[in-house]
Amino acid sequence: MRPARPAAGVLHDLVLPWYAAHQRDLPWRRPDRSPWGVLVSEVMLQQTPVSRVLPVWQRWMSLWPTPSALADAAAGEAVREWGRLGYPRRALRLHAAAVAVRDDHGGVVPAEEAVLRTLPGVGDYTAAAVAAFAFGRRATVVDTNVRRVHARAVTGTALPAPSLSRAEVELATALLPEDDARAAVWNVAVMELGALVCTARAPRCGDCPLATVCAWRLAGSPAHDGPPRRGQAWQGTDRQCRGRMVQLLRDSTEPVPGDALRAVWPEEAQRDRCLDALVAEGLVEPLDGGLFRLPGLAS
DNA sequence: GATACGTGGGC
DNA sequence: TGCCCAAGTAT
Repeated sequence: MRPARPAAGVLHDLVLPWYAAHQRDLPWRRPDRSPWGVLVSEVMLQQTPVSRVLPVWQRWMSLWPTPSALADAAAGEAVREWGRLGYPRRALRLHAAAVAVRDDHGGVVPAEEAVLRTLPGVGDYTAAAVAAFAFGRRATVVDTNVRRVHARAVTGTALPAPSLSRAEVELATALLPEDDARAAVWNVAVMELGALVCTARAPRCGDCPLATVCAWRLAGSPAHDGPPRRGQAWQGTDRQCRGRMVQLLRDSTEPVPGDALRAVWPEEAQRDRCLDALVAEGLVEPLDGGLFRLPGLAS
């Protein structure tokens, strides 16, 4: 027979003390961090490991300690300082979000989830995370870590489905402590558990505070049965081509001739299509004389 | 809802 | 050695 799902209170009493003892000391969690710092961290952490975010976040905070400071800089500076974090459009959107905060919200990062959600690059997850972590609000934060912990501990499956379901959001909401401050800690605690212990590849169940109540463990840790997860192709893709072009511009102080930009990719049609797309998206700015640069930089 | 979107490290 | 994965968003 199937093991009973652990009650919310039981999960709270196991996970919250674990988090108090094992949480990482991350700069965007310190008492002196600002809501802006939290927002920047959340966008940087989208699909990106903590270890790679740390130095870039520190640099951004020193350059642009407030939304207005970033808004007053060129978008291309944001892309340049993004470095090799990946998905550089996030830098562009963070810059656009800073402009929106400066122009529409008095330079103050909004605390309401619904308002945060209107900022460029801020989706359901990031809006909830900023409301919870920067402002202590009782928000339902569902990221890939939370989904995996819930899938195992509560639902009893090895991995969550490819896409977020309504049932998962309802489960996460049902598990949220009533108290605002406690709810905010619960959110980050479950994420931390997923990041450090209940990992995707090789979960460290021996160190898990939920091992005795985990539905997946109690069912014998059955293997993932759903469709195999599709890896992302890389060699020869537009993404690889775009990555090379943006990297060249990022590493160049001066505007780059179109010939030099096109030289990073052998196939004409694909290369031209990628460059056009980068320009259309605002990641690359065309200048007179067949030159290109990151957007908005003085030259 | 499926797909595009970067990058590098770990197993 | 590759394959898988990392605090998602926008279209």
